[in-house]
Amino acid sequence: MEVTHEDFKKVETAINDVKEEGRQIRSIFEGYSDENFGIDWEVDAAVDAFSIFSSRWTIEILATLYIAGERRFNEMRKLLRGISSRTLSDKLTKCAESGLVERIVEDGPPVRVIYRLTDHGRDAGRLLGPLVAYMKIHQDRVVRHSQ
Amino acid sequence: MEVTHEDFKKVETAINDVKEEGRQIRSIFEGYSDENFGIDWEVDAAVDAFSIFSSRWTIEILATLYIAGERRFNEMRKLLRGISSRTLSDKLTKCAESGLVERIVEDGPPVRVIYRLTDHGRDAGRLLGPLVAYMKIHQDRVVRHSQ
DNA sequence: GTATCTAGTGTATAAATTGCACCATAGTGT
DNA sequence: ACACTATGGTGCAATTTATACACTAGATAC
Repeated sequence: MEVTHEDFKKVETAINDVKEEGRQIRSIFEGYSDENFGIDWEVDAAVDAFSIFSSRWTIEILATLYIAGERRFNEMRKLLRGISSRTLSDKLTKCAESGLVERIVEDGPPVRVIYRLTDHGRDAGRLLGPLVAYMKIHQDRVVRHSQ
Repeated sequence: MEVTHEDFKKVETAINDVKEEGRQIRSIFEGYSDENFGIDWEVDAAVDAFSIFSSRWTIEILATLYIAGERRFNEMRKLLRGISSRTLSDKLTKCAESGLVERIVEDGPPVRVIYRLTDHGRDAGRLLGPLVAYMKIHQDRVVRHSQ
């Protein structure tokens, strides 16, 4: 996808700002490193923080709902090409249990079910956004308009 | 882990700034939505961008090297409590292949191997940092110092 | 000779994921 | 009446991925 010089620059700047915030956060936490809360604790906490994202499809489901807004079951299945309905069903249940996603049933028939990010899920999506943008640029999927 | 009011506020502010950058990036990309680069393309691109992270342990390895700095094989195994040496070996190979991690062999004996983030890996780590911090606060693993 | 340190590999087992058929419910078409 | 559509899933066998744990190699120390 080609974007204007101006927009490319805006995105680049935003990504660089986020890198800087990341650096700052790291530097603050480093100051608390002691015998109780050392590297081991930090790594543990990070692994724990990611435990919900670190199995296949969860992070993709989050990104999909963040990008596409609320969607129904079969719409998601279509967007996430390659996921089986079984896995999608299981993962959505997990996402709902962990408070990232809300499941809204609309009476039918046919009964329709809408999945939507909770505030927590939307926050996570926004925090993930800069990384996605960075990877898109890194993989040349987003390029500066030639000329 | 308890942090001072001041540091807690700094981290909170950084996280909120990142959310705002995420919102801005989203809003820029939304402007390019058309028949060629619609929701489908965006979701595809996001799934693709995450493909390296979306199997177990890859994101944890990245976070570990980001937090702990360069480490040797058995040090990482100790930090990532629960990973098998087989899986760690396979995942490190994948991370190296995808350019996130650098494998540096120091002549022995015994031969020592150091794993270190590449610039690309460090960028990804920094971009991931705010999300990790947000999750740590959300899970009350990082709290404001009482009083 | 035996033990120790390093960074892994081999392999059987367990867990996660997929593919595909299938279910219930109600509406529409012929 | 009968088939076909659409909805959101389940059930289950097969495949892929991860784990546990024994084991390797090369060199030094005891």
